[in-house]
Amino acid sequence: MSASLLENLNPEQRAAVTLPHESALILAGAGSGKTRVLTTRMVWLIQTGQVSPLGVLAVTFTNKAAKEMMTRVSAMLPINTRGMWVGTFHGLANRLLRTHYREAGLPQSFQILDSQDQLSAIKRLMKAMNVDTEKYEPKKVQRFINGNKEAGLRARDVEAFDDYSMRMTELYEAYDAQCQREGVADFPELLLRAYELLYRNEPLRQHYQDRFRHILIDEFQDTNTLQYRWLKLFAGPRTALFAVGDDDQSIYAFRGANTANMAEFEREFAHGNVIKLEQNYRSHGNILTAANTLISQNAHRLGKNLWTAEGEGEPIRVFHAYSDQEEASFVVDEVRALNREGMNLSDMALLYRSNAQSRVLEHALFSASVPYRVYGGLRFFERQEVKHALAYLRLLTNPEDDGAFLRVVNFPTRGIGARTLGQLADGAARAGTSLWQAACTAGGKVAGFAKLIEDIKQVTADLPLAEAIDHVIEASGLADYYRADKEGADRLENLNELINAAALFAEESEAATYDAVDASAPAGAESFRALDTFLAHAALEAGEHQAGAGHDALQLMTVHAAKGLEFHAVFITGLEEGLFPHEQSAYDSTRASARSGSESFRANEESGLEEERRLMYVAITRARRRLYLSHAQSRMLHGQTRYSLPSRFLDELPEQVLLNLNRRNEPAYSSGSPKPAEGYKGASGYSAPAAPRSPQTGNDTGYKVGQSVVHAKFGTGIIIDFEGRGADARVQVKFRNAGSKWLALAYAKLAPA
DNA sequence: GCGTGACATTTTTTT
DNA sequence: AATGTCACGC
Repeated sequence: MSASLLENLNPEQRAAVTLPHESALILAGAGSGKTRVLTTRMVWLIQTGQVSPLGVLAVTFTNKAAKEMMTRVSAMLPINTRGMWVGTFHGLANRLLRTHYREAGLPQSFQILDSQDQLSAIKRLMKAMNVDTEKYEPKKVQRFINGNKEAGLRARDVEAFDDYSMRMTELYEAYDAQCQREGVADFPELLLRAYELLYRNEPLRQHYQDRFRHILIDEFQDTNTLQYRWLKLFAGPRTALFAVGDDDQSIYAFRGANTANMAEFEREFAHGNVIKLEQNYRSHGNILTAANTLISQNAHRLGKNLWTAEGEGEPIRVFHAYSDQEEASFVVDEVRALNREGMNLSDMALLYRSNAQSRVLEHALFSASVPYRVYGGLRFFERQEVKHALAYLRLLTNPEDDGAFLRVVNFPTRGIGARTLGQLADGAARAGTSLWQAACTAGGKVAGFAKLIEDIKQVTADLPLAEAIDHVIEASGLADYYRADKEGADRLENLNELINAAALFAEESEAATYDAVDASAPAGAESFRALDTFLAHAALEAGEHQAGAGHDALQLMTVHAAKGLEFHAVFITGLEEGLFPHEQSAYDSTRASARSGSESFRANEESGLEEERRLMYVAITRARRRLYLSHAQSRMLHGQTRYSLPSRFLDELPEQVLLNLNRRNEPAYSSGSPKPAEGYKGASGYSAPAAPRSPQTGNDTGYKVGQSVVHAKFGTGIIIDFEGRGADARVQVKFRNAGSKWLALAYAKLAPA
């Protein structure tokens, strides 16, 4: 049995899969079969009888990855995999907290706040506390709270050293108290609570530590401090941790991922038990060479070099555009050409650094009638109409939830305005009760609302989930509201979709109910209630972007969203200084512990740039056969034209693998000649317009906006503004390494680049 | 209580 | 360009 399981693995993969019962770190490069190794090891462990399915804990970051893992394992293992603990950190934490809600100090039907909910809860709190939101921005408060929770720190553990951080800490404390009162938990709270639960409760900890003999972690480089501690707590003396990750693909430091965890893990657990998976099965040679060369310029790496048995393949095509529009039309031409030659649109991806860049591309694609699909953006369960419906449901199951109350008390409008609510809030605060309780004793329109909710509660008590939700949507007036709105058709449809989702969910969990009541859990576990489970599901799995799947369409997404995916052809667009690497990435990367010493500032800047470089590395390694890199000299951003220099990352690639599409008649290679491209040819006839179109008009100096220049002292830069004439003429130049400067042409030593 | 217009704001994102 | 927030007036 297990022989065939291991048959198609290379020696390193096989070694990783069949490691003995010890902790190990698997450094798995892009396209090296990471998920395969992880799932095969799970199957191998179970199949060889080393562990029962219940003794395995497998953790991922996304629901998608968790599902993928389950699918693969089920395909290889004929047994029931239901009782296995495979899921996201948050999903598993939620499962733990629902099972042991009493020990965790939570109400049975505690609700989960998503980031939006959390932010409004913070705003509400700050309003009640009369905090100046100019000085303490709610978003920063949110980052402060989450940053600390992710570092495992409660408010009392935070070291506040000045007025500002002391105030922030007070807010943190008050916010947690508010959440506790209302029976809600934000995302990091799930992790921290679960952590504290096991930390403080020894019998429980013993139970889980005994149970989980093998813990497998995917994308280990993305773990934050709390998640790492969480894993350490779950791992008993007899538990083996199997961590798979790639430090070069760590692109989430900006939201708390701690890159040092990998090195730490190696020291604490793996003890030199490290296996590197360096053979790449995805990309052709030139693409890998580019990726390797680029990433080698990062200073702090664990070290790893990908190689492939495939040939070099095609050169990497570089296109220089004068404007974002020209870049877009270049992409459209190439995409259509490849498509004509037989490549599916869904095998091609358009990548960009930030979502705002998709606009121009979408416009060009739309005009050319190229079907496309944009990933990212608003998720299903985050749409306002869906959130309204969910808030009604939350209020039904957990009346203490003031956030839910406020969301729906006057939506659709019932004539309950700010004034009334202010009085209600005062009353509630005085009596020390929730808004709902205060509403129950109120008169007037508020009483009407209370009656409405009570009625809904009565009717839905014995209804199946989907019917209950249907009733809520009708009785609350949401349906009528959107029916009356001439632009409400989509929203109505989404509400219908919510009912469908609930029906589907009920169906699926019916099958799983038997397993959900965890037979091996210690006493105290209770079966979950359908509505609560559905609401948790809605919060934890915000839902894949609806519709559009199934058709052959070009894939548009940010580089972040592309992680873990692969395509035949990849276009990386907007390779400009300031955009990619993003200008804001160098600063502000540490939030909770912001110090101002110049040394750590420098370090931040450096690590910011390194993360951008890793991002570029991820982008490049998405491509199997063909890779396009493009940049535009001018770009509309936030309604203004910006001029930028080509990204430094372009300079960091080895010239011999690049093919410059703008100068196709000149030798594109400094040495050697490219192998003739195999397979797809693309829009080989493409050539750039003859002359740059500059929006700026005549001056007598020979310089114009958008032009690249070289300064004796400041280096290369691009002219972004111009004023004066003749001897008074001055230009503003944005230098790559020296910021922006106004220079008088009469004096400055400028030369065209 | 509710609609309107001025005003700012704008990386990346999962849970 | 587009979207959300907020103060203001009806």
